[in-house]
Amino acid sequence: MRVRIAPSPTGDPHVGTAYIALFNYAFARQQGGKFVLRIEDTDLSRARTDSEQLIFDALHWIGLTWDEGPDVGGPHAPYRQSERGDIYREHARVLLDRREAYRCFCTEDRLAKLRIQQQAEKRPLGYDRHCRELDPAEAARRAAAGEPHVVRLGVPLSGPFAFHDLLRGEVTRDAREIDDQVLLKSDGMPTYHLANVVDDHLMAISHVIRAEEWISSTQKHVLLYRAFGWDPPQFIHMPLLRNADKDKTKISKRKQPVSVNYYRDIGILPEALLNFLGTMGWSFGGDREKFTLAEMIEVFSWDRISLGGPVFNLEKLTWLNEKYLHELSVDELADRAIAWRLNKAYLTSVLPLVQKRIRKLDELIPAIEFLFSGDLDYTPVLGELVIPDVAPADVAKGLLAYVERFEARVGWTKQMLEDEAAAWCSELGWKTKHAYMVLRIAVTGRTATPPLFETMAALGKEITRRRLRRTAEVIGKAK
RNA sequence: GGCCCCAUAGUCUAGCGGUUAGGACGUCGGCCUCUCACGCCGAAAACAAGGGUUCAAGUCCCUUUGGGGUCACCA
Repeated sequence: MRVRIAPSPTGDPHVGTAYIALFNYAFARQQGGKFVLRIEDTDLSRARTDSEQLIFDALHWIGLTWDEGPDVGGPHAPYRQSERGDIYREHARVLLDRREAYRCFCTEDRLAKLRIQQQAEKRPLGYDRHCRELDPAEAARRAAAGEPHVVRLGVPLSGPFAFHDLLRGEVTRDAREIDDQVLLKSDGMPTYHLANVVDDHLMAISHVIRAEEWISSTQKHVLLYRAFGWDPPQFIHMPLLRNADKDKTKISKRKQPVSVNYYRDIGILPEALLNFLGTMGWSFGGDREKFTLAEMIEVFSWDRISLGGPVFNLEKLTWLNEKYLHELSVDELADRAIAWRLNKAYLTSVLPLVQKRIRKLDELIPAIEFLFSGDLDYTPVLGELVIPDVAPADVAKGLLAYVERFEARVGWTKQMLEDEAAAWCSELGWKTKHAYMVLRIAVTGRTATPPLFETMAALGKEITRRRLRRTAEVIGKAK
């Protein structure tokens, strides 16, 4: 029995990744199987090198370990899809030879126009199989001549296709709703669908435990297994974590913090986060809500899953965290606090910001208090959160625009933050004097602070993002 | 919009044909107490609607409604 978690290294380590990893891990450990970590970095334009390490660290932080993976190796290495390009190309070739797949020379432009036309005519969206009947020999010739193309799966034209989900039973889609999925992109890299199926088979994955959002592509995957002549694994689609506000859409950073590091930075204990994720869609049994990973593994079973999408509720996480915190010995609590931020390394990084601003040591803690606080209270400074001649709603929007800016950048440095802020200001036509004050208040809750960008750097991306978003909300509501 | 998944309090959930529908977070009261917090006690709060099946339905079936996901050379 083998399972895997297959995150894509495109940003911050996501709680959804931790969530799915937990269930894969618990199941594997209980069954005495193997838990594999595979990095799905086939999108060269989006994959980020720093993100992979962040994922390793986040998973380790909450207490999960894997038996095979890019960092620890294993019998099915490499575990990084970007290093397996030849494997996918070989497999695409097999499908081409079997006429299960075909080369497609349609341009992005034609595809875009097709989509617009389909939308206008209210027809179902999807590839129109324009290249499907091209003569394979001719297509091979064009490809050999260097003409850009992709490889598509030749989906059978008729018949219902079903797969069996352990939690949901048969899930069926009709052939006409499934278009000819791209398997190999024009850059020679596979799409998720190809890489995923090939790797799961080659890595002998027996149970694919992933989020519900994959249900509608699973029939395509089953078709792929069939085209290769392979047996598909058991599929288990977990419910999606949801945002806490009204809409209950799948959890997203636009709505609430999704980075594991955010929860770490606000002082959530890893065992509490893990425990909390274990109560999302799964119940321990009895009235137990607080349990360890080991206990969860012991009693784990799929029939205790409930399929309604659970809302990730920070209040309840905090309550659970409180339980863990209170049970610590004072000695352990001290260690946890030190591991968090009360350590020399962190102090050394922030002390230069305030050294010249204090006269006695008793002024130190008050001067840097906002570096150790959670959400700030903006009520006393509400009147300062303004930019002359700019509507509050636009100030709020502007704040979010700044977030988008640093979101798009790799790394987290004073220089980057300052560069982006400057560009942001000139784009909006705001005076830095006013705009930076709003940023300052958002990030610190006060008007007199250490230098803004150093402060943001010290605060960290997760908390900075959170505070800017909250300020935007506060401004939006205030008017 | 097409297709798919889902549906017990505001939120997380128990329930797997017969229960006064249980627990937890949050909320509100009270007790404890030098304050606050913890802790303890208590309260309000749910089976989306309508049809079936059955002696009996939150539990099974259908329809409706509602929510979500997905429709990329992203995963």
